[in-house]
Amino acid sequence: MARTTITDVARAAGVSKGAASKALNGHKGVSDATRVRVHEAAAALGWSPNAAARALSGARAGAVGWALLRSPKSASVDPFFVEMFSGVELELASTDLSLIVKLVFSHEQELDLYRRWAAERRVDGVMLTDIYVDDPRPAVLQELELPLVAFFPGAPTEVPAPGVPFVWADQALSVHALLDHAYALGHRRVGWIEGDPAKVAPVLRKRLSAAWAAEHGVEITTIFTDHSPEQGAAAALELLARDRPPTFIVFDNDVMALTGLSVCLEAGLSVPEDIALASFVDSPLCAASTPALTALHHPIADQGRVMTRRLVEVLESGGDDDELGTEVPGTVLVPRRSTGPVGR
Amino acid sequence: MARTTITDVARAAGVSKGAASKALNGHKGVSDATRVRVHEAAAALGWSPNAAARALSGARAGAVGWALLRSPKSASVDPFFVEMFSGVELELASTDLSLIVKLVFSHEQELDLYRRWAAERRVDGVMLTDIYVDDPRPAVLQELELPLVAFFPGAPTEVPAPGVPFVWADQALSVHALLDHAYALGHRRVGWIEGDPAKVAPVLRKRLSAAWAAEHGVEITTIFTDHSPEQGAAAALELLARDRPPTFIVFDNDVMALTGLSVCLEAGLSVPEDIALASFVDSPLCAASTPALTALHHPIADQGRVMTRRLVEVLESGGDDDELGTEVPGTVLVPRRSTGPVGR
DNA sequence: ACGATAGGGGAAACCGGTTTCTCCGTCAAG
DNA sequence: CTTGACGGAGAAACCGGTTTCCCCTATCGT
Repeated sequence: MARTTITDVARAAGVSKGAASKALNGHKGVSDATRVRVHEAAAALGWSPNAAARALSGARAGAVGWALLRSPKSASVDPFFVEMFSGVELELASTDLSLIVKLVFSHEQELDLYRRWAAERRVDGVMLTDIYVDDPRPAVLQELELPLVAFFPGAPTEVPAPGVPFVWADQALSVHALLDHAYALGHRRVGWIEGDPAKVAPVLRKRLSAAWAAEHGVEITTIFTDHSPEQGAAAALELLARDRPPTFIVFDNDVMALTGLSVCLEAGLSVPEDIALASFVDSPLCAASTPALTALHHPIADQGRVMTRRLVEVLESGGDDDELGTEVPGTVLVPRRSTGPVGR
Repeated sequence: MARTTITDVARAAGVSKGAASKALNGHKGVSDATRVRVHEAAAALGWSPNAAARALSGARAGAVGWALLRSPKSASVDPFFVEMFSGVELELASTDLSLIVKLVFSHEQELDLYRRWAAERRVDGVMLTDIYVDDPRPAVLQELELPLVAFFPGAPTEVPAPGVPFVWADQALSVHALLDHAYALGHRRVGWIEGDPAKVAPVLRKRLSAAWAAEHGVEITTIFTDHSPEQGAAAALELLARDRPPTFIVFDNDVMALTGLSVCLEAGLSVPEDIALASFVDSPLCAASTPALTALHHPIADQGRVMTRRLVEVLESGGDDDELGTEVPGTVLVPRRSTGPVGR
C-alpha cells in the first residue's frame, strides 16, 4: 500500500501542492470551492500529514514531552504520577498531540534530554512536575525556546520562576485542612514527616505549617525524608522516641503512612487512641489499611488536565500569553479511623 | 542560539554534508581519520540530529507507540499498566527511543490511531498489551507495515496471531500455582471471578482451570466481569448465594478482590475460616488489607522490559527475525492470611 | 611503468510537507 | 477605457537529514 502524500491529494483535487497545503491548513490564499475540493480529496484518499515532514518545515512537532526523574534504584512510579498521567492523557485525547514520556535518572540527564528534544525538534512543549528549590530547568528551557508549563504546589505569592506559565494548587489550603482537623481533635503536638527538602513543596509546607503553629500555639516537628518506606519508618521512630512525642503525625505520602502505621502498632501503640496518623495524599491504600488512614484527597487527575490544557493554550498562543498562574481545584480532607480525639 | 545542523558539523570538519552523515551513522565510505574528525566536530558543537529530518528521509522515527484502551468512564490506569510502564521506560532509558503513549476509547479509535501513526511516520513500532479473541490489530498493523510486539498471557501452544513476534507469560503456571495451593488446603469447590471474556487471557485461564479441575475432581465456577469493583462484588454475591457455594474464590484483580473481601465480611463470613480469598494479581493493596490477601506476584515490570527489548530487536533486525515467541519469567504465589485450610 | 581496482568523499536528488514569491485574472475606482 | 488593487493559485525554495551516483586518487598487481 503506497503512502498517500499531499502531492497525491493535490493531483486528485487538480491543484498544486502548495495550494493543497494552504487549503488543508485553513490558510488564506485559496477559494472556498478549492478548499472544499481539496478536503474532499484528502478524505477520499485517507490522507494524514506526515508528522516528520511537517515538523521539518518549521511547523509543530505534534508532541509534548514529560521527563520523569527517578532514582535508579526505585524506578517504580508513584501514585501521584499515575493520577496526573491519566489526567494529562485524558486531556490530550481530544487533541492531536502525542505525549512523550521519558525516564531520567539525574538532573543532568534531564537537562540533556531537553537539549536533545530541542535540537531534534521532537516536542513542541514540556511539562514540569516536581519543582526544586532554585530549579535550573525553567531557565534552560527558556533558553532552548521550548515552551513549558510547570505544575507547582504553591501559594498565592509564590512563583516557580520568572516568566514561566504555571498551574498551582494552594498548599496552604491543604496544610490548614489537616492541621485544623488535628487541632479540633485536641492535638497540640504534631509531627510532620515530609519529603525531599530540595523540592519546593516540602519546604513550603514546612513554612506554612510553622506559621500556622505559631498562630495556634501548637508545636510542630518536621522531618525531611526521601519518601521511602525505610526513611518514613525511621522518622516515625525518631518522633516516638522523643521526650514529649507528638500525638498526631502527618506523613507526606501513603507508603510512608502505611509503614508508619506498622511502626506504631508494633510499638504497642493503638491508633488512633494513643497516636493519630494521617497521610498527606490519599490513595486506595489509605482506604484499605486497618485502621483506614485519614488523608487529603487531591484532585490530581483534574490538575493534570488543567496543566495540559494550559500547555496547549501556550502552544497555540505562541507564548505571548498574558496570565502566568492558573489555580487548580484544591483538596478535600477525608477523615477515616486513624485520627481521633487526643488521648491521655 | 542558532540551531546547529549537520551542515555546520560538516563545515567545521571540512567535509561535505553527505560525508558527515555517513561518518556519524557509521556507514562505510569515509576514512577513520575523517570519521573521528566529524565526530569531534559534532561533539564540540553539541549537535543532535533533527528527529524530523531523519524520519523524513526514510530512516527511523525514533519512537515506539503504545495505545491504551480505556472505557470513557473509567480512564483510571490499572496497576498492571503502571508496572509494565515502568519496565518499558526502564528498558527504553538506555536507548534513544522515545515512548509515545496515547489513550483511546474504542477499538475503532485505536485502529485509526495506528493508521495515523503509520501515515505520519510517527513511530517505528508498536506494543500491544491486551490481546482480544480474534484481535484485528495484528493484521492491521502488518498491513500498515508497522512492526509490533505483543504481550501475550498465553500457553506453550498458543500464538496471538500468525507471524507476530510476541512475549508470553505462561498462564498455566499461574493458574496451577493458585489451584494447587487451594487443593493442598483441602478446597474442592472454587469460584473464579474473571475479567473480560472478549480478551484472550481470561478465556484461556478458564480453559486451563477447567482442565485442571477435571483432572483433580474439583468443581470450578467461572464468572466473567468487566473488572469493576461493582461487578466483582456482584459476582462474589452470586457465588455465595449458590446451594453449594465455593470455599475458595479467586479474583482476577486486586480491586475486585478487595471489594469481594468486604462483601464476605459484611455477609458475616470470616476470612479465611468460612471462605478463602485470593487475588490473581498482587499489589500493595493486597498486602495492606485485613486480612492480607493471598495473591500471585507477577514480575510485570520485567515482562515489560523483555517486551521492549524484543521490540528493539525487531526494529534493529528489520523484521527478518527468526523466533517469534519469547517466554518471560513466571509468577510466584504469595500466601497471606486470606487463605487457609477449608473449614467445616 | 601502466592499467585495473577499491575506496574516500563531493554533488545532487530526495523525503513530504510549509512558505514565499510571482504571475495572472478579475473587479472596482478614477 | 485605463489603471490599480486584490485574491487565487502555481513554481520553487526550504527545512535537515539520508542516499545514490560519480569522480578522483591512491594502491596494487603484473
